Amino acid sequence: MFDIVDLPDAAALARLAQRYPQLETPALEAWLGLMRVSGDCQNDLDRFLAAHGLSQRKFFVLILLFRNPDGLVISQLAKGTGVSCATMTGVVDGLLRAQLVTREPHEQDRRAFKVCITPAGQLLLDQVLPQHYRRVSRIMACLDAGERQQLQALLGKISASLQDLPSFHTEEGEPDESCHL
Amino acid sequence: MFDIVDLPDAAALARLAQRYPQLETPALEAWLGLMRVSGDCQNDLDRFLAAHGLSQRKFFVLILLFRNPDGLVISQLAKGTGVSCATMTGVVDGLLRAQLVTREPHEQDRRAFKVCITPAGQLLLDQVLPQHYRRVSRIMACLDAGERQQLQALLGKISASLQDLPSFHTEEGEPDESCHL
DNA sequence: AGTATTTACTTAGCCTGCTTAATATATGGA
DNA sequence: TCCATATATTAAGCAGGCTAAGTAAATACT
Repeated sequence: MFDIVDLPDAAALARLAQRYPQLETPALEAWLGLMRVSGDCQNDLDRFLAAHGLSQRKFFVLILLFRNPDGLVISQLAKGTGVSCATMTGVVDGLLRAQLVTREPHEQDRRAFKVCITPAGQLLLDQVLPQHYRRVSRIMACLDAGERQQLQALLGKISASLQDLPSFHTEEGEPDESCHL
Repeated sequence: MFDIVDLPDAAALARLAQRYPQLETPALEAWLGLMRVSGDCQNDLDRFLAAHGLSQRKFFVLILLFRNPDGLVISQLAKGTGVSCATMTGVVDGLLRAQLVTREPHEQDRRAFKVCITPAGQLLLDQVLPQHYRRVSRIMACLDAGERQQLQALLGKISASLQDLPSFHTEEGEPDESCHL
């Protein structure tokens, strides 16, 4: 979570820029703004989901299962939410305990398990999603249609820019062995 | 971290909107776009910092200490990065182990400890921040000055909108005892 | 058919990072 | 002086992530 509360003011930025000439103030300000706002959105979402006993991960899994009523195997859920299979096993365990999903042997592939949402899970979504969507609508109500399109266009550019950057592990060598904290 | 990889396509959105009439497609798309891009930025940052043995939290603490060369007490660091004192004690412990900060009794207030950045910590910042700022600049290079201003304006509106919303715990009652996962 | 490789998943052990509650100590005001 | 408040630490516990190793099944290759 990006929740640095105490963002640098103009004076602090100037001091940093003096020591670090690589700092381009407008670029950093835009980046900080993006991180700050999205961090606030995340915190809002986390609090909301926690009130229903859900984490973001569990929530996303339920939605993926809603979108795929025939069920998904663990590896698909792992890929779909960006974690390892080992982690997804744990997430599914939690959802099983809460009886929000079922896990059954796969008919074709006996290595795999098919995970499906239960009626109880569906009921929870029916409770959570309307509130969630209302909340999202309220948050975004501050922008008119044109501004939303603007935002989407800007975000699209940033997203493309991110993908063009060398992903970090592909970049230069050792992660500084001397500093092994 | 918001890293749902498998965002709904138009068809899936339509299906969701049919079941949940509260879903306003453009609002949700804007929200998803924001979360997606910021999540990617966060992942990028995390990978970068991990290569230097830092977490976001530790990184922010070091920056706060850089901005306050006279040192800060634990509670100030906790407030500045949005965690409890107990958590900050742990974070500072980690930084102490890596010899990036010092912790000394406060002269005036003998309950408190003053945390300062060490030369080694400063050295690490001198190594990390230029790369970080270069990276931020590269990410944001896709936007010209006008677009950055646009983005700032849009983010500002969203931020204000978020603060106007009832914060979640102040909203209605029990967190659904029946579902205690 | 028989063997090797890949894939799917689970398990175990570990770590970070957070929370709450209890405690020790210090401060500042009545 | 006495009490309420503030600061920080500690302990216990939990969520959730990882890797590495192991099992089992499917697939590919002799």
